Amino acid sequence: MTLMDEKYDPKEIESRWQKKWEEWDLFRVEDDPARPKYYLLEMFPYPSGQIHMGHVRNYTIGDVVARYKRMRGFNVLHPMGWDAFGMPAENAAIANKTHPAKWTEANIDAMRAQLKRMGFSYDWNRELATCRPDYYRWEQWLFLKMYQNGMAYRKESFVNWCQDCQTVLANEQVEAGLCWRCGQQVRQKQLWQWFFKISDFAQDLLSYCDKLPGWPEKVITMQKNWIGKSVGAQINFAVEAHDEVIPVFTTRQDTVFGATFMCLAPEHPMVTKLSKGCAREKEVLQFVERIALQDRSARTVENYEKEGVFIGAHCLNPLSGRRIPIYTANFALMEYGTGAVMAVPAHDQRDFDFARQYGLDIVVVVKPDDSDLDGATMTEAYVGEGRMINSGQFDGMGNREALEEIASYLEKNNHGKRAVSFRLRDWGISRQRYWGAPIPMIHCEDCGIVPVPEEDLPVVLPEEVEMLAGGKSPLPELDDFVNVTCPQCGRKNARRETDTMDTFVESSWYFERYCSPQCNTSMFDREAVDYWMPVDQYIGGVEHAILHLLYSRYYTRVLHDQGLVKFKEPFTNLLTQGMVCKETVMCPEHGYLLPQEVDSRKENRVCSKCGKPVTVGRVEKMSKSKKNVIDPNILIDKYGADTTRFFCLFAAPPERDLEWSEQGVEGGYRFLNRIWRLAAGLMDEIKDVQAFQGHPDSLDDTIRPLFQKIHQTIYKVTRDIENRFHFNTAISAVMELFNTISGIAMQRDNSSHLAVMHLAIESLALLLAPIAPHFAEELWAALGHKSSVLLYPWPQYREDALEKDEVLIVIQVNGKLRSRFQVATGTDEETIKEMALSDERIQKFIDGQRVKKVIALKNKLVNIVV
RNA sequence: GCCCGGGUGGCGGAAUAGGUAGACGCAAGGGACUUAAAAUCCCUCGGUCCUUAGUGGCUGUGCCGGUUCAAUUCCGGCCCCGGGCACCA
Repeated sequence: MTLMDEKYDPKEIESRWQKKWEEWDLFRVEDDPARPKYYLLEMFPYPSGQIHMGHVRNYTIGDVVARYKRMRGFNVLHPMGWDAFGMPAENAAIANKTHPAKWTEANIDAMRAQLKRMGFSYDWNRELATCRPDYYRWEQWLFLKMYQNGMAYRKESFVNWCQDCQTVLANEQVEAGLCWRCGQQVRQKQLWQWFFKISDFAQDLLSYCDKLPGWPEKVITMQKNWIGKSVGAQINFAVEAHDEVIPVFTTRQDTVFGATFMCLAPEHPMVTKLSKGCAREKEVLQFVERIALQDRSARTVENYEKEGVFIGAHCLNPLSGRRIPIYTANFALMEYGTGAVMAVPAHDQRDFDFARQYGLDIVVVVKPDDSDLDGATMTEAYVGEGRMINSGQFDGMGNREALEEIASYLEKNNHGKRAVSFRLRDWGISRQRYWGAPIPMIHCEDCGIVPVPEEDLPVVLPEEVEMLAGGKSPLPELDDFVNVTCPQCGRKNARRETDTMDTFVESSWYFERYCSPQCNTSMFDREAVDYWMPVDQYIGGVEHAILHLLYSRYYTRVLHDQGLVKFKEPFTNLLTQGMVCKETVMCPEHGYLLPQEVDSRKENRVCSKCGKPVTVGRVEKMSKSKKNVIDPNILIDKYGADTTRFFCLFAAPPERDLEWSEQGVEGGYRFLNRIWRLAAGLMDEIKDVQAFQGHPDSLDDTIRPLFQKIHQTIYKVTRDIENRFHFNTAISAVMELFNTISGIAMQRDNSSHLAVMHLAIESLALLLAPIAPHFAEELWAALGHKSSVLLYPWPQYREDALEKDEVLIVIQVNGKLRSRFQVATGTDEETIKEMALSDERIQKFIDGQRVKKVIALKNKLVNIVV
């Protein structure tokens, strides 16, 4: 092997090793039931054309774990692919007059090259792209299965419509009334749509939240909130003079005696039915129309004014017997509960506001212990606990108790039943877009909806299309695509479904597909999935805490119910990494500036275009629009992939946000250089010496501390990576080891010194192998090894080297540090107690005072209480 | 409003079965090398006080209390920052 160059040249080293890895096919993985598997997965990217620092961080973290686990002897599956359907491809295609497929494939090529430059250890043989028919045909296949058992269904409903994206959005994809992708206001539109019945699994998804100990608490909480289980009762209200019963859902059946009116969602079928012929029918219908078409966002903003219209009918409170008016109100939602609310103004703020506005009765039925309430004078609803009043036989009971008692009473007397309600709605998966997986359905005038026969799959997305300006899907206009013969009755003019699937469907099973990506007889090879799944460690951004992660959990249950997989939860452990942030810089004339557009040579930073002083804004998530982005390419050119990786790992623990610092990157680069120079300077002498393998006792006092430090470092780095992925502290441990190495007064003619030094450099190479892999390979090769460092087992620490010969004992007086001394490790408490009490520096603190108590801890401290 | 996180030097961050607060790095200051600069190497670096500059005193982990021989760590109350949910009956 060649000796090391004087100079650390990352560019040369990195491309050389990347070529070698490829030649060796080092990252290829095979199923091997004889070996323990480890499935490490990072969230696959959308092929936008460029990887950004968020990807770099995410994939660096994953790569460290993959390489580490591999050195620990696991058979590691570490795949990469492309979440390749979606709107940006269509927009780009329209803007650049290309085709989404071409644009996407070109981006994939560019990004694959970038990822390779980072030195990530992916098994590229398993690469997949969700936009290819060999992938989505299986999604269509499962769709047919889901249709068969009612898991996929079509219904007409009001849906979230984004005008800019020209498509509908699932509830999960609407954030504060805005489109999750483009930020445009979402409107309500009535459409026929395909849905997945995720609500069937609401309880199961919720229950299993507590069976995911490897997930961050935060994500679990968010999912629980999203599923939103409420326990209460359904109560039936008979309508006066009609043969109708309106059921309501409530969590506060204890307040049923206080229900003085009822509110129906505007979309509730009873609204038009009961108002028919009444004096205010016209007013009711106008109201319904106005509210139904209103933005959902407008309906959910704070302080939104409550309004409603009396629909001209009454119903009977089954418990109080009271005759109560029925309103339709804007705050009642058709999709929740039964779409009907029993309004108890005394104990619900919303109902209270409504009652005050329309002059409705407020009857107090729960009395707080320390005061009296009067419906006529109260200023806000009382939602706390108390004693039941005005509630017939339940008077005097605690309201918590009444909750149970009234529920039982309802069931016994046939007025209702205990019930639960979930906030989670079914997943609307129809998208009126071109660049997605076609939904394999056919509309026939005679037969209705007819599934595409299995043998006709895949329904290939036609590529010979003209993209339409404005983002409208060209599919409905494509006669070749749309016009089909009905597979059921043979009728000629059936029409193919032109909606495509939400891209979150593709990302709900790609991790199974990676197990056997070339499988062309089913979604995946059963044996391969049984071997690899579930994913042992999943890593990605917290922004998918609900969307992707909930959909994937659901889809896995669907696969489970189809008997396709043995497990219900796809991801055993989840790490949500923090964002990559940087300060924003703004020029008064040119707005936000890219980092390279800022001239920082002078005292005050100025705009490089106009020379005006810039304003430095707050540290925010890197984003193109704010221009506070660092281009990974520039970074790799300047410092190399290893330094880039190094900084991403060192600057912060993975779950926390990372603040970008150019100087921090420099620091990492300097550190690698320091190791390089030290190793290069020693290589001649240590190369042909065996790494020290003897007992530490045989070492002299000069070199033994280094030997111990090596093992302490192995111990610390192993623990930090294994237990909590805290690479920042693992790296500081390696830095400490380096500092020790460079501080040792080694004798170059002492063979045991050289042997320990060989061990030290070897350890640096091994410990850095997951973190700075090219650098480590180079060191490793210089030490005389012929194969990859990745094939060498992770170093083991010696227990007997962890203990130091001497430990520092701290002496406190009344808990304050007063002195310290060295003592042989393991010296018993009595001895150190005596040593502490006789310590001369301690004398002045205890002199003349009574020693009340002395606490001594072996190898730690003595605390003297006076 | 409700539910999660999180507040530690000039900065990023260490240290939790309670036991030396500030590891490691960055920045800053001083010095060495150099004709000079860069690079590199060495030293100092929470605040404060000292007629004893010390293995010195006091103080210090958002604020106020408590438990304890001992609290960044545990308990109670409050303040601030970040995130999620929010007319869900």
